[in-house]
Amino acid sequence: MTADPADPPRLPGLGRLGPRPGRSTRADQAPGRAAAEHQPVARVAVDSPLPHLDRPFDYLVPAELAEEVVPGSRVRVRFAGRLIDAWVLARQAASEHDGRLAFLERGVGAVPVLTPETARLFRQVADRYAGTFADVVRLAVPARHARAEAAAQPEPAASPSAPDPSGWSRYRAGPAFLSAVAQGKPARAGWRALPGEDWPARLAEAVQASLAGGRGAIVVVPDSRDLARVDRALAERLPAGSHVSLAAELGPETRYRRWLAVRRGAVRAVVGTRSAVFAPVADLGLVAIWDDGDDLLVEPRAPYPHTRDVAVLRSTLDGCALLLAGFAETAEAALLRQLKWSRPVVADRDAVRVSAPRIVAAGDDAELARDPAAQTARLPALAFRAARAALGAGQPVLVQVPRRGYLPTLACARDRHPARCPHCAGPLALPGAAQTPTCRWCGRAATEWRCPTCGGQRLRAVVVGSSRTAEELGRAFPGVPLRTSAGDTVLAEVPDGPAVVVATPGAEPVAAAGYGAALLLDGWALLGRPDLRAAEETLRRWCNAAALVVAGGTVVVGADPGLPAVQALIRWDPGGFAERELADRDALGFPPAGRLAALTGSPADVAELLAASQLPAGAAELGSVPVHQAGPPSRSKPEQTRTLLRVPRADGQALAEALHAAAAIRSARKSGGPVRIVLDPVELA
DNA sequence: TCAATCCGTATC
DNA sequence: ATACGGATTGAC
Repeated sequence: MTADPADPPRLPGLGRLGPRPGRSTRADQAPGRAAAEHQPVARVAVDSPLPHLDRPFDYLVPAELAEEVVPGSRVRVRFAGRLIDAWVLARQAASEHDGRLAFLERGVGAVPVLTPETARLFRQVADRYAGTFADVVRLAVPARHARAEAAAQPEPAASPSAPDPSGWSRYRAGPAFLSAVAQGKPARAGWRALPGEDWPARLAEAVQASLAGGRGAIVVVPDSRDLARVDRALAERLPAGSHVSLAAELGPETRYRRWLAVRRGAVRAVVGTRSAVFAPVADLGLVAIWDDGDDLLVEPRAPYPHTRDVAVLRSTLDGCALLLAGFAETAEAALLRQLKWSRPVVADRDAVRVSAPRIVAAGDDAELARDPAAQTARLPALAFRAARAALGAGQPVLVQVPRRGYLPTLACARDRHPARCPHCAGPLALPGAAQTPTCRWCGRAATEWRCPTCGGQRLRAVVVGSSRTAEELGRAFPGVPLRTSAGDTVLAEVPDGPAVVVATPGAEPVAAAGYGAALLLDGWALLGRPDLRAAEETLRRWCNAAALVVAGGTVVVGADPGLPAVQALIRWDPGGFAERELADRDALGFPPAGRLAALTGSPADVAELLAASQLPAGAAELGSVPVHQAGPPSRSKPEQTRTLLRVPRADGQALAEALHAAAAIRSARKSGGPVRIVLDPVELA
């Protein structure tokens, strides 16, 4: 039982193998056990959520597993006395570890689930989000299903022909991007789709280009309705069996079977929801994200990575093309564009003018329609007229209403601008019973608040709730079919013909021939949400709804036409708005211009984590606030606080490293309770 | 001086 | 969790 003498340079772990007096371990109990002749050491990552165990461990590969245990395979190892899962990162001739090595217990399944590319990606995602490798693997690799693994393997599909680039010719740099992808070049683009664009078709063409160039492709969309549309567009263009759709709701067996087909290289094109960005596509040539501002692209499980960030990392690591697409643009996409890291694929003003609906603002209560029916429905006169005209022309009308249940916060009583903290720009709210307005981010009391826009000093509570809207509209337009798409009854499509379609943002059905008009109600409430991204998010929702309206149709937005988001919608200039948004965030040092970390836990635990952290010099602690927990107040729930840390962009990696290291110290000491660490949280309410 | 026991910490 | 090493205790 010795190492191959040809193996350089030494094998310290083997030196002390064999029976030792007075000890009895598993390895000793199998004295006949021999290590693999070549590369007898397997470097593994163990499947443990503990941050201090988030590093490689070395094991000996038993001779009988020499072929089965390869880089990327799942194995079972005895770790601290227990059998746990692990992933093989590498096979090596020797180990750096100067203690005794244990043998791997067994292999799990025949398929190496990690590729060199995805293993590297998972490590980088973990590092960026102060999380562990194991947590990322659990997000990225579906649970193993033995039956799916045993099933017959599909034949690799034929390569498709090159796409017709004419759909992209309306966009400057569009055809150039497509041909770069077809040549396998790592082009990176931000695509702002024109209103009315058949974007699933365009994305399918981009996939087709990558496949025609001999490389694979991934398209990530926010939800299953979008998934179905892209799936259909791909099916129309690609040879049968050359793409799969991946989504969590498929069920474990189907999901794993499709994922395996991708892993084996039998399928090279993937469309899916957020975790599809991790799909092990061989020789990946393109990652495309549709509507990267949608918060469904934020993973809700630790370490909470954003699909866009993962895609950006993948583009860099795998040298593949990247397409960030949407009707609107995020500040993050604008930053990549401003850094010249990505190039804009946009239409010129003439094309926008031709395809955009007419957009008008009706932000004033005084403009409410005189028709009493319209008044109960809170419809401005403009909106009422636009809807009447569309219905009269036999077209459906889309009515977008905010979801119920936004937290009541504070706004200027005069001009309704959200009240923000003079110190950190966080939202002001009344904690509990009416007291002094207090910042929900930094906790400072705003005693001398004054509206920066109009100088007003009085505040009012902003409360939103619009489930009555459909009912009220029904009365405003008697005899017209009324459909609602919200919550758990989301419609994918509505037929042509007059109808009033009430939908919450993100649930707007597509109309076969387009809507004749759209009414975007309660816009001031959307804009008044207590969130850093409220304006950007509002514009995104408006653009997504307005894009469903026919060219020449009318969109009425119920908000103050003086607001920048409203102006951007009227001019259909989401790019300009995103740049402005980015400049604002730059001034505040918030993401994406700076980086934030939110630490949530008991006050003692958060304090302990902070004490153990060697934060970068530029780090600022913005303060701590109590976290309002969902559900009825209960004495059994421990008190929770959230502390925000802010660093300049360049210190982002150092911040994540410091927090991960501090979490490792705490978990090794087994001290205290959990602290949730979220980097660049999207919701900052 | 040695064995039994306790405690902190690493886990290959 | 468990297993190990080092420190501590207590009996000879």
